[in-house]
Amino acid sequence: MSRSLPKNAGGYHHGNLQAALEDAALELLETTSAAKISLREVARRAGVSHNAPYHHFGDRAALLRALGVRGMAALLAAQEEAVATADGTVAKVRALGLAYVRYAATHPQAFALVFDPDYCAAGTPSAEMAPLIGRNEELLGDLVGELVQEPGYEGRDPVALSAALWSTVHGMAQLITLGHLPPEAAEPALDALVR
Amino acid sequence: MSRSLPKNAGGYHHGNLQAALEDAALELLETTSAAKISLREVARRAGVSHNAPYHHFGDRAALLRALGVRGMAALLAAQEEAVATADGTVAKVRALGLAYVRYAATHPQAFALVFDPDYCAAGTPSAEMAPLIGRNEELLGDLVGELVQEPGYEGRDPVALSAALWSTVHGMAQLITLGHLPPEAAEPALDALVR
DNA sequence: ACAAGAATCTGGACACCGCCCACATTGAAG
DNA sequence: CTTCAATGTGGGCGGTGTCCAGATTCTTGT
Repeated sequence: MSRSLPKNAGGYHHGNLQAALEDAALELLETTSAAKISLREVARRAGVSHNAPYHHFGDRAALLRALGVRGMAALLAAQEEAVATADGTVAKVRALGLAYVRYAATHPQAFALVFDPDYCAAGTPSAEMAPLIGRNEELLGDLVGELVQEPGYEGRDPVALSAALWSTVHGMAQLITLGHLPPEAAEPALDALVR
Repeated sequence: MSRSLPKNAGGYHHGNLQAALEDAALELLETTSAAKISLREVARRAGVSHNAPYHHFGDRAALLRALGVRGMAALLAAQEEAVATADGTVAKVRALGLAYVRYAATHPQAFALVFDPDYCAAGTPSAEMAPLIGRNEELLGDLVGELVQEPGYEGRDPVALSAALWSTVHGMAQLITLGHLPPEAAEPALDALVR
């Protein structure tokens, strides 16, 4: 058996353990909070010994951080898709916000992980996380840049407005996933501010 | 040695272990996230065996939940004090928001615990937590009720407005404690919406 | 005053965890 | 084909949450 591609399974060498571990962990993350995910359980799911993960991730936090990057990428993609689909600046802002909230509601554990300071600190983002955060701020920033030229929004400080919008949307996502606000509250509450 | 009050220390019986454990844990919570606080370490700090806590808290989560209640009470008190101090409805709303954000910035771990679904789920609040949440919603609800009668806010849906305000303030608190927004962003961003 | 029972605290134990070690197996590079 | 780095294995250590049995103390009924 010889293979040039780093694939597969069955032999002593797994071939693609890194991805397999992330997949297994991501599956656990659908039903379990990041804090309760154990490296050993992930290894078991991937069918390897409890020690194999250490050859791909320095420690438990590194694996969770990798999941955080995946989550952030998905969150960003959801926003970009929503913005691309909508027509008009105001509608785009609305769509971006709803996509953000929808992602959080659909993948609450992943969303929580992305913003969990124990793993994904904003102050010291990982090399893969940083550009995603940058693109997200850029996405919102550009949109708000357009918005402040629309009638009704002229002369508003775009920086303050960006911060306010992000805060509102993020808070809404958080409060809804926590159960403090009903999911139906998202749309009217957003409209109450964006108008 | 006989004592009628449930006080003190030295003997086999601690006298007030429940509170002592909460105090010790709260002290740890100033520098450590809830997820990393161990029951055994808390017991050590309180000077009792690793098993003593189980006579006062059913399990680790119960202790953390008690801390969450303390945190929520403090957060509520901060808001009430701020509202009582401010003059005028709009100013009160502003003060409430800033107090919320300030509390989060000052006690980030406690704030995170209050909104950590692993310990303080909004869906099934503890008997002590529920009334605090109720009072907080009432505080904001009453204020918004006044607000929608002020010139410039007439005819706005108070429910949607409450949800939007809470979301904004909560999101801002979260993003600032995470380091995604600079602390100075709070005031202008809030004003950008409340005006 | 005293005996009985409830409340509280202790040490021991078990399973699980993260992480470190030495060693086995494999694929690729010389 | 040999050598070597990458990847996998099992064993072990200290720490943790939780259950158990037993010791100590407080309280309460008589």
